[in-house]
Amino acid sequence: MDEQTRLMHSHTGVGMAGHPGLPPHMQEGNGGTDGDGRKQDIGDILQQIMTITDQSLDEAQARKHALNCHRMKPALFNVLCEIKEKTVLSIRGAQEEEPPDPQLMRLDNMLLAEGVSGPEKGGGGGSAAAAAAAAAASGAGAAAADNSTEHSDYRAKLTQIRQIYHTELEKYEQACNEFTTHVMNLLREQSRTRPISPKEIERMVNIIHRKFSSIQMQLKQSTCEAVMILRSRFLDARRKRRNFNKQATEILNEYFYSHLSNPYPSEEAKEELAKKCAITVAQVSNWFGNKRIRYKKNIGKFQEEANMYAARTAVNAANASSHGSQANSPSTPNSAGGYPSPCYQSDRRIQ
DNA sequence: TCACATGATTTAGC
DNA sequence: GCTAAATCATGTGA
Repeated sequence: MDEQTRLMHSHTGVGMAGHPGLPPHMQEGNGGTDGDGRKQDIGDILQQIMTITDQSLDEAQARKHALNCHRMKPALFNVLCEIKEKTVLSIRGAQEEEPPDPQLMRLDNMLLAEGVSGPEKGGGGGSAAAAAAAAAASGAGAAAADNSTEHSDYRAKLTQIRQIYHTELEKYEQACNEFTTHVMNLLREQSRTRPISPKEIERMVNIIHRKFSSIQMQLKQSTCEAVMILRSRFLDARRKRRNFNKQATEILNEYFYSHLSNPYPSEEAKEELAKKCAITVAQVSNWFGNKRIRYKKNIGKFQEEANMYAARTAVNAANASSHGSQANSPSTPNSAGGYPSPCYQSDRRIQ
């Protein structure tokens, strides 16, 4: 039996001899043989380890030093190594790399897209998505000023969210690093009295990081929710719908009813109408799209409106001819007197 | 509060 | 890319 095995047996034999709960005769060496002496030594060391945390810091430091210098320390260390070897075998394989969490990836992507995480973008922290939404929502001339005010509000709130997110993230990272360093120091300290491999320290660090990343995920989730609420509050174009002013509606209707045979304004006409109505070309297109479909669905309902605009167009035309000019209008009346027309004569007409 | 009006969005076809 | 058609969501007036 070699020294290590003997020690192992000694350890198992008196394994709990150093336990405070054991009878005194097991803890006191009864002298005589060399083996009994060693039993007592190991029992002493174990006893000291078991009670070390009950002592004051100075006392504990002194004890620790005494333990480290104890003549039996290398032998005990070997025994612990052997036990450790067996234990490690049973837990090996439980530390494979985990694939990245898909939910975390989604949250990261969203925060990046919204400009909350990642490098701060120009224009006060606004995101590409926000810019697109802002561009889509802008345009209604009368509401343009409101839009710019509200978008700056949006950017300010997004910046606020971004700042809170980064502050919290920094706090978590700092706490994580502090805790990791603390645990690593403890483990390194303990590695003087019990066998701890660098791999085990690394594993422990990974466990700590996983715990902290689950906390971080909650932070990311909350941030995403806040951004979604902000977006729907400020940038959902439908929420921003404002009826066009009366003048704009009249200009559009005038064009529509005077082009009833072909109510499809060209790009130039759309631009001119947009300019006149102080709205965007896209809004002009929307308006004509809606108007065509609604007119077609219910011609009867629009009859009166059509007559009114026909009369107005006729008056305008008469005035224009009396002044020898018909310019200054995107409209080219083609239905004077022939109102209302439920069908169109062009190739593209409402059936 | 409700029904209707209306501007915007989505989807599908060409 | 433009349009029709359907749909959504908000504005408005009784």
